[in-house]
Amino acid sequence: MSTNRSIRRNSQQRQVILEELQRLKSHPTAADLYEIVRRRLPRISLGTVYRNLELLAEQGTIRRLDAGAVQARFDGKLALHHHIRCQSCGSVDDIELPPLDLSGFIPQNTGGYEVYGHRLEFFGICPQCRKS
Amino acid sequence: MSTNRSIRRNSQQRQVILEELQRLKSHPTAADLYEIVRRRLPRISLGTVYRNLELLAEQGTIRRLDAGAVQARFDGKLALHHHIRCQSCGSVDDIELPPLDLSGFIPQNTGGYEVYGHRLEFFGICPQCRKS
DNA sequence: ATGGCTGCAAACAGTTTGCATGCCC
DNA sequence: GGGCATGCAAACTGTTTGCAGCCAT
Repeated sequence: MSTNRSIRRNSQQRQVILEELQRLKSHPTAADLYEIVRRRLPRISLGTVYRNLELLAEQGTIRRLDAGAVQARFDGKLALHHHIRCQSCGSVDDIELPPLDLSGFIPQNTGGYEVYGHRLEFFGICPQCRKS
Repeated sequence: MSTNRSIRRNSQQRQVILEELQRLKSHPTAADLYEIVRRRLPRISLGTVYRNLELLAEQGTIRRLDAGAVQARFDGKLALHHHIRCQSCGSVDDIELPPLDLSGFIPQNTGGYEVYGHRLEFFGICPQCRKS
């Protein structure tokens, strides 16, 4: 969430990490990517992969999925409702939506998946964090 | 993901955890709930909270948010698209959707949040896991 | 030459698990 | 009384970070 204002250098490592991620059609974890990048840069460290993924996501060059889901959260309310997550502090609240029927949007090509359901989640900045 | 087939007992701890979670309108982490439950059961352990939340979610009594998001995953493709996650192995793939305009579904009551966007994610079982 | 970046390893945070004991059925 | 569940602590997994040296600018 912190913005790095320093001037960026174009390191070998960062370039290769980005190249390999963009080449893939999958959505690798940092460890996956580490193994792949290691074939080209055998001395790279996992820490460097993490640092660069963080940096690239921050500047918008790549996307991090599951953003902000550092800890598991639990909901005692089973009735259908949606959530909004604060990108700054990670808190989660219920959100009111107009009646929303996504059943017409069942995916056409599931890539062989058996689809059980979906989750629609919003993200933004919560009242507390907006103040600062 | 494993299914526990043994007969369930109705422990004090499990009851209190469920009661407190259902009473809350928020979406606490395991640690949050541990602190709350501890006020009624001072000798409860964090491990017990985790075990029971897992168990309650498995039997469908509560919901776990961010299910299966154990590791961060990264995407080199910035163009708008949606994902499907395998509930069994955690893998993530792109999914094809018909044109989907959610702009009409901007939340009415955001609870003071400044809304930046949303994420629509599907979940199911991937081809590999379906075989087993 | 400067200072951002790296490799390495230790530290951290969240979660899981092994074990002896406790307690619900 | 039997065996699921607990408390405790250690182990694990994923991620972050401090540091000394390296390398792009």
